[in-house]
Amino acid sequence: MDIASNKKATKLKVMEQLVQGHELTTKVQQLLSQHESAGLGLAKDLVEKILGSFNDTISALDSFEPISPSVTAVEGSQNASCDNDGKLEDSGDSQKRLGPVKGKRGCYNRKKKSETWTVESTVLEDAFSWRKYGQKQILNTKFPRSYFRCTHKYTQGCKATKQVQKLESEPRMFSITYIGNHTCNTNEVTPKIKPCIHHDEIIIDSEELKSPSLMTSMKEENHHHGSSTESDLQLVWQEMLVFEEEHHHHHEAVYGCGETSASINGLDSADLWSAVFGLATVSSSPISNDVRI
DNA sequence: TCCATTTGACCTTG
DNA sequence: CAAGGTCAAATGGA
Repeated sequence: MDIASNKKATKLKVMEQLVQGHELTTKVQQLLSQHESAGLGLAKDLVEKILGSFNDTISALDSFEPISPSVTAVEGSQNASCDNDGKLEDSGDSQKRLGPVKGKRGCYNRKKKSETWTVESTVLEDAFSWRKYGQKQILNTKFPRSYFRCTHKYTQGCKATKQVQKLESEPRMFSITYIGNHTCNTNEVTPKIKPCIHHDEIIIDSEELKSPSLMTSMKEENHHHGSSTESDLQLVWQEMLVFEEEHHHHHEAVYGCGETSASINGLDSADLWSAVFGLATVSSSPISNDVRI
C-alpha cells in the first residue's frame, strides 16, 4: 500500500491541478468576456480550446481510475434570477436579523447559477482561500455538508463558493462541489499554498486520528506537496501509463489515506476534523473552531 | 481588537 | 411543506 497509494496520491494531485487549471482558465474566460475588443476574439477562442482540453484530460484521467478525484463536471448554468447581486452589501451592518426582515436576504444563489463542478478527492486544499460560512446536515446522508465561500467575497466581490461533504461510501473521500469561478485577485490573495490553506486541507478521518502512522505518512506526502508540482506532473504522467495497466482490474477504494496537508501546519488533527464537519454526529460538545491553518 | 468558525434562524426552491 | 443554502450573532483564538 505504499507504491500504489503513492501513485494514487500523485495522480490525485494531477487531477487537482487540472481542475484548478480549469477553474483558472474559466476565470480568464470570464475576464475576456468582460472586455469586448476585436483583438480578443482569438484569445477567447484559445481559452475555449484550453478549457476543452482540460475537460478532455480530466475526463480521460478520470476514466482511468474512478477513484481519483473524479470530476463529475457539470458546468451548467441554470437559474439566473437575482443574478447581479453579489450582495456584498448586506454583509456588514444593515439591519441584522431584527425580526423577520422579508425580502432583505432573498436571492440566494441556491441554484448553481454559474459554472459548477464536482470533484471527489481526499484532498480539500486548493489554491484559493476559503471561509466557512455554514454547515448543514443533509437528508439521508451520514455526514454534514460544509459551505465555503471565497474569503474575498466582500472585499473583491468574488462569488466562488464550494461545498464539501464527506462521502458515505468512502469516508476518506470528500465530494467537493465548486460553484462559480473566482473573480478575486488571487495574486495578492493567495501566494499559492500559504494563505489559502485555511480550513480546506482537512482530511482527517476519525480513524486517522487514532492512527499516528497514517498521520505520519500524510506528512511525508506533504513534503513533496506544493514543492515540485511540475516535476510531479511529469512523473505522474509516466507513472500513469504504468498505473493504468496495473490497476485495470484493481479498484480499491481506499485512497491515499488522506494525503492532506492537514498536518502541514502542525494543527491538531482533531480540531481540523471538527472544523470541517463539526463532528456533527452527536457531539453537543463545544467544537473547536480553530480551523485556521 | 480583529478575524474565522459555529450554529440556529431565515429564506428560496421544488 | 420539506430540504437545502445563506446569513449573522455569538463565540473563541491569535
